[in-house]
Amino acid sequence: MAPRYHHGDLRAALLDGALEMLRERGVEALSLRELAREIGVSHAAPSRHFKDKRALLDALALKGFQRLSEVMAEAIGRRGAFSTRFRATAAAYVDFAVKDAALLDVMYTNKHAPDVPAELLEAGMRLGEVVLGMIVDGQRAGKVRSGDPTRVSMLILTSLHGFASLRASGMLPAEGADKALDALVSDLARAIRPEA
Amino acid sequence: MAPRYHHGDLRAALLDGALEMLRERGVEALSLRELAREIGVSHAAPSRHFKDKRALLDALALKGFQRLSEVMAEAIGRRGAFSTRFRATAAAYVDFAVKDAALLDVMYTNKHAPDVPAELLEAGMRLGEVVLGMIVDGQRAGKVRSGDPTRVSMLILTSLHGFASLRASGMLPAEGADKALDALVSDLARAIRPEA
DNA sequence: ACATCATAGTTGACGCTGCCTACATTCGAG
DNA sequence: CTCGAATGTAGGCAGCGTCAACTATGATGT
Repeated sequence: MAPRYHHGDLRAALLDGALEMLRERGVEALSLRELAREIGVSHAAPSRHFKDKRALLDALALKGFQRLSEVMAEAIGRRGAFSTRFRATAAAYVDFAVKDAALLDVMYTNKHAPDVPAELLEAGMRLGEVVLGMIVDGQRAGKVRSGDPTRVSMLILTSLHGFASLRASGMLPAEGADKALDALVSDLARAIRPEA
Repeated sequence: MAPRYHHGDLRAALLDGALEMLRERGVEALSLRELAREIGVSHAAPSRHFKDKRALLDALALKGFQRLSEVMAEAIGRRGAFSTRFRATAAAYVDFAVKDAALLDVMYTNKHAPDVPAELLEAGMRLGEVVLGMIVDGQRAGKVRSGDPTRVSMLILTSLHGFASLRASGMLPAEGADKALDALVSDLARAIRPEA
């Protein structure tokens, strides 16, 4: 394919390339210029699509939240026992965190800036809502104790995010991680099940 | 004080200055050259004490883990009811995360590199041991159900870290955060208390 | 079919960064 | 008092993000 003046979809190419660099060498090594070089455009071309490096990272984070929400929603939306779907949802989060550790960082790191784009915050909230939905679902099925579902979901969300985050950071060793997650999930299930 | 050729304790000055910059403008804005400028030393001087920018961040992370471990150990080591000390320990973690959000990031972000210094990993482990100690303590007092304490502490640690991390990232709004933490702590206490 | 014009790309420059090498000063041990 | 190690300085290098000025492309309205 002869190099054309107009790339066609540079924006998408940038996002794809950036994600790959993120995966392979971490956020520190992500350079707009190198990215442009690899795609085969000039070093200033990216600025037409992302005014800033930060803007690119934000877009990446947004896509990350969307993908994570999707896989978790898919897991909880399957058919089967609540406990099975619960476990699958937790595994989906942890999977994401391990495979895209650097992206997870970007998703949660960009936040404490004063100028966080609203869509990013919303995307994060929507992730919370997926977990909340799971709890409401479990309550309807009688598998989760009744009461304020947002409060119950807080317990689940924090623990899930904490496990995923610790796992992503290398704090929790890979070996035995599966068993540890199983144990955690069953402890959580126990913690939120209805009173006998 | 006249500027001397030898600073006296440049290493400590660098760590202090870096922490301040981290607090005020985040890790992205931390520059070795600016740091040196502020301290009043040449731009290459820091390299005598930290071979790398990464080395400086690692040292900062190490100090962070130590301080965090200390404040949490202090909180759980107080006298009083287990539930009170438990709550105080959780609050200590969250407090640290909110006040030093950027540092928390550095502590947990530097980890997925292949060349993480062993001391850093150890420091992280020691933090886990503080929580573990709390659980063992609670078990002895009959406030925590018996069984593998590391498993119980996993539930606490993940949830605490998750809450702190979400709080630091701005994902959990500041308003109502105290009540949310109270609710979480009491849910956790309920989850790990002995069977009736 | 063609002028027009916003869109999407290029080139070149600026200041900043981390890092390296070579050199200078100071301190402390013998 | 001397001499080596520790600590600091000076200068240079390549890479970075960003900006301004310029250029090619392709869609649109007549």
